[in-house]
Amino acid sequence: MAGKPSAKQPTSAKYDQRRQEVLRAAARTFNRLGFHIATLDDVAEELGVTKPALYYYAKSKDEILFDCGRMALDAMSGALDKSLVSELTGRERLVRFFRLYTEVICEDFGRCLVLTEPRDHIATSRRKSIAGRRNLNHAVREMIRDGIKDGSLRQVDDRALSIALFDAFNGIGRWYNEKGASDLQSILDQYFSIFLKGIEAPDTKPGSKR
Amino acid sequence: MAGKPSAKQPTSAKYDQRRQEVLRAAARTFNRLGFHIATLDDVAEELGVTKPALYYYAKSKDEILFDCGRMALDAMSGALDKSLVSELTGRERLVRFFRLYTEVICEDFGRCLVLTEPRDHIATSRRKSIAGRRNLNHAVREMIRDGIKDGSLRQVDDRALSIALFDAFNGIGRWYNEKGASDLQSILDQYFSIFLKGIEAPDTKPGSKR
DNA sequence: TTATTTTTCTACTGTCTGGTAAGTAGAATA
DNA sequence: TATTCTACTTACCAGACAGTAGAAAAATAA
Repeated sequence: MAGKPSAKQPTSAKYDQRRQEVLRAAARTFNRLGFHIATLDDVAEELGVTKPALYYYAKSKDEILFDCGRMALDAMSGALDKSLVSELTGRERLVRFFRLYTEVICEDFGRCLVLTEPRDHIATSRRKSIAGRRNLNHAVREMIRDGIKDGSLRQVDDRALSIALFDAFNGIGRWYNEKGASDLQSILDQYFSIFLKGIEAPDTKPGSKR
Repeated sequence: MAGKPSAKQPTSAKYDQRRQEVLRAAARTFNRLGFHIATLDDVAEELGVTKPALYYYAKSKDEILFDCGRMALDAMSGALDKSLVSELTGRERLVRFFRLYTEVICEDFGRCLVLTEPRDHIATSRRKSIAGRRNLNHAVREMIRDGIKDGSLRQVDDRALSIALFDAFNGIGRWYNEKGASDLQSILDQYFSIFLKGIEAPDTKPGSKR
């Protein structure tokens, strides 16, 4: 009977740690191959064990995906907490958040969340995943409205801006490769330059078609 | 022997038209359920036939996905052609392109391309898909460089900007729903306002923390 | 050392799904 | 009317893969 704990049982620290390794191996495999293409044999191989060993730490492929997503959402929540510093302007909070957020989505679990669609999750997992993302979205929209109020941001639609920001920065998680040429911080600098200052030439007079 | 044409045979106009219907039904089904989750039975049901009927018009699920992607890339190429008007500034060309591009990715085939990762395609299809996207990316980067030269855009990194734009506008294809509240044109206006003018308050003096 | 528990393995099953074989109703053609 | 082609259908197969049963190692405790 004492076969599979999976979030019950004494769950020793050692067991929990091993479970983390399982989840991380799964996230990496899902990210490399895609969730639906990756098999649990692939995941097991990544970890150097055989498939049934995984079932000692999780009770289904869906549960594994769910827990990877939960790890990511937790990290994102952490990023949000670190950004909600009342001394900062809305704009500064926004910038700080997306810096931390992008670091999250460039790691195994964050990338896993970004690379899976809500429809890849089973119903209950999907709801939590969507709820988590919506929380972040609302928090960001509030930062934006605060920024408009405190004068650090110009008048913009907070809904459109929030989505545009998330989509643009999520994109980084899809293509960014740590072994690539450019480092993450300079990419972020360029993105913030684009979003904050815009791309239109500043000396362009309204109506001048040149 | 004369069973399955599939890009050979006399291919009457009637056959071609029916094939388009098959592809469109497939694209809609893939978009609704996700490519890997959607079965060919789902596609057949969407069209009101049985699965083997699909094999009269295509020889594999992968081929169907590939042709959906090809339809999308053709439409995107068309959008590019319509944007390369030499009388316009680089900035105007860029805006025009992404207006047309977004319309493409909000339709069945375009959305299908955006919602599938390169890894979902088989090798040969993947190469063409990647090549097609790279062409667009290079064309957009050239527009950006032209815009900088002609003074309609400020100095920005064309590589970063191109990716940020594609990621942000691709995102629209993921969440935009024709039956939703906001219409596409006003969303586009907000996006261009964000990207062109930026979101930083204009009167902010350098260093002023308020 | 022996007993017990934890962790992983070998061998297997059930189901799902892409794809095929073979046949058929109806339209077109001779 | 007889024949052939078009556009499907029903019935099926083979392979892949999530998940399971139970044995076997490892590790830990007694």
